[in-house]
Amino acid sequence: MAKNLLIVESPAKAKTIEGYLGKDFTVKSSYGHIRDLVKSEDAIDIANNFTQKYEVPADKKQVVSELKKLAKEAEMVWLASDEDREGEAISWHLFETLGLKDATTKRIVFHEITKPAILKAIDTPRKIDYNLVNAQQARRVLDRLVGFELSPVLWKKVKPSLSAGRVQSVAVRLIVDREREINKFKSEAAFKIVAIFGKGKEAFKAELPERFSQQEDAEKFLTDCMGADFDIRSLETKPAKRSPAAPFTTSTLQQEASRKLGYSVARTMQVAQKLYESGNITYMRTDSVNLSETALNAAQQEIISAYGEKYHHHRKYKTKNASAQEAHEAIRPTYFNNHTIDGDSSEKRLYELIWKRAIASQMSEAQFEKTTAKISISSRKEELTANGEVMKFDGFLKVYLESADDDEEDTQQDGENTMLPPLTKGQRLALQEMSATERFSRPPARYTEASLVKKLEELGIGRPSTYAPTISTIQNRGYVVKEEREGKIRNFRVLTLKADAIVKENKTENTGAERGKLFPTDIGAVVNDFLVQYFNDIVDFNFTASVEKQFDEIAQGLKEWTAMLHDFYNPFHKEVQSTIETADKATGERELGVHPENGKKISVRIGRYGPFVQVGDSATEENEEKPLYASLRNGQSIETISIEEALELFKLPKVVGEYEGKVMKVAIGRFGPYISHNSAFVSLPKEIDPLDVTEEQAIELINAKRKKDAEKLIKSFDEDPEVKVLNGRWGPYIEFGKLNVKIPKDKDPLTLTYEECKALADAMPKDAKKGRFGKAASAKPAAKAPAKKKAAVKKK
DNA sequence: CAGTGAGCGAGCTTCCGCTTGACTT
Repeated sequence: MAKNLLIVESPAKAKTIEGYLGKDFTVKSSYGHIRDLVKSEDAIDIANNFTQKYEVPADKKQVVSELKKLAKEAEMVWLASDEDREGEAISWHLFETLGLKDATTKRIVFHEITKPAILKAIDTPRKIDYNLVNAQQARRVLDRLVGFELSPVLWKKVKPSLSAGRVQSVAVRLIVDREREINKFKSEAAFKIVAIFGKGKEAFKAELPERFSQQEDAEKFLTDCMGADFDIRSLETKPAKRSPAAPFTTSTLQQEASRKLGYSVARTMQVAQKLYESGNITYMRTDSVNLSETALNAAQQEIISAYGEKYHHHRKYKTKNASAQEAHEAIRPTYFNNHTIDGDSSEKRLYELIWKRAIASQMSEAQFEKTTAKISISSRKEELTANGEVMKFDGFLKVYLESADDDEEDTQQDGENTMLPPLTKGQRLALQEMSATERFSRPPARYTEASLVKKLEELGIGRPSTYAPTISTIQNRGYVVKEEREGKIRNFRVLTLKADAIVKENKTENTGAERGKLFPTDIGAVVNDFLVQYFNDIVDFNFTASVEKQFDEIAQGLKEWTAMLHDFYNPFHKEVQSTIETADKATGERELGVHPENGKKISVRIGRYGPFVQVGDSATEENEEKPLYASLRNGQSIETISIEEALELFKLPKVVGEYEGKVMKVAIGRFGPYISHNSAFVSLPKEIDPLDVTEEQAIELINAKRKKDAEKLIKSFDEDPEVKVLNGRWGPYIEFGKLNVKIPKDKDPLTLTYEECKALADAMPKDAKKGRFGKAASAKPAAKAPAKKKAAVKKK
């Protein structure tokens, strides 16, 4: 029996540490927090100084009972959870829950998993820091109060099951605000002048720093340049250098993996988790850019042996992030001499990225020589500028170049990383060609998952462990969608001066196409506006920063945590109550105008089934005539839809023809356009416009769907045509009307009888939700509930 | 899923931060 029990948060960490400490230590993991506030209303006793009621969640019971047993047998228990607010609280919860004794418990901390760091920590134990624990409690309680008081307001005033919180609501706000900036943005056109001098390999580009907003001015410029003399008026060469970026934190890893590998933040974290568990990288949820001494030495050795002494440069990075808690190292390879690892291709690619970034961070800077030539024009007072860059020493660029968000590519592309031919001052240049191209100013870029994480981190909102879940939450709630959207064709003008003649052309480009960007939904916008109107303090971008400051004061013992909560809660709760009493239901209603033919009012708003258009006033006692309704389509928004687009929607559903004696209709459902025929449904491929589906096309699609379904079919039964055995993505299953039942591994799908299928279906838990109106829906409970489940999973 | 947009109205939803597996139609 080991004399010492040491508890850390992560099992992978436990394994490593156990190796360092030998027989006297048993090292176990708590798997993060072991207790949480109960889910019920009485979790926090506000009247009694915010006393909390904690419980061990079901999935942690086993961990806790094992730790309890080991703690009893050990002579000394070492609480080694992370050194930050949450880690301190974990230690405290362990102390309380395991029933530990002061005399036989020690609290230790380390920031890196290396043998010397652990041994040093064991030599310098301390007690649990209750100030830090209190700061965590304040954080936890505040988040619960905000989330569990605000969400129900939304259920009443907007829609059931919605949510609001300190972190997610700001994330949604960022996206809604950005979308409105983009909608508001007025693009301005201006002509950009580019000249090409010289021929063949000696050719180079020069630009006019100014742009012309009028075509006449641009044309005049080109005309003036016809036959003019171009001389190099000045030539300046300056050394320049570039330094490597710091090694990865969670947030920068997510950004780079998104830009370079196209991973979603969730994917990045899944792959990183695997790399961590297989011992290839250090911990992946960190806000620190720090590397341990051991790591710095290993990196140095690797760089010198692989690239030579002059490529190494010892660097220490400091976090720029005020809210960083730095309980871990930066993300780095465990062994720098492993340039690659075993694993699937996504693991290999992410590892390579991490390895390069960490190695590069300890390498010399890259050196350049930047040349700027100013070119005078005999007929004009403006000057053209040509930029060239020559790399003198590659340094860290030998292994790694950080990429940038695609914000400002337009202006940067030309002149970057280009070489100029040998030039001398006063040299006369031969103009090849000069063009004036109409360019448009660009609206701010929409957020990607990763750039949203970056922004949240800058605002100090959220933590490395919550970035990915937050992004998922706002999508699961339907506040935000990650989508591909088609761009629009735009015309632009190009004037080209060549061989003393000016050619005018009209060209087209595709603009505004987006892939994998975050768009607010109407419900997201309505919820956001509601929160901004009634709870501006909470969704303020500085709210987290200001409460964080107070948590820090609590952690330093300068402030009493319950006093802080009282100060926050009293006015907040009053606001909640008055909002419940006075606020109207939020529907985002907007009047578009009147119908051009019948003069009826056209308005849009969100309803139970999402955003829709209404034509005509709602029916009342005087007004018997019912209004017409139509749902908005994907990508349309009540904020931006026009009358024309709204009226288009009433052209569907539409009968497109007949097949086998039954009509075929095209309509738009929750998952997009579809054809219905004889109670069967076929989704319409994206490239077909639902408004002009032909009878032939429809028949073809119905037959294609039938063929595909037939391929999936393993067997059917005479007893009930509704029951089928099918081959699904995860193996065979039984379709029982609308209920899907997995076939257990011990049953052969080919020999299943009808009775066996029925028995399997009956064995399905019937706990699923009842219909909305009890009685009416209870006629077919099995059909409704799983159908809903299916939809929820698909959305993921 | 699927042409609705109300309303009888039980009992449910929900937060943020620590951690991994279990599970997926």
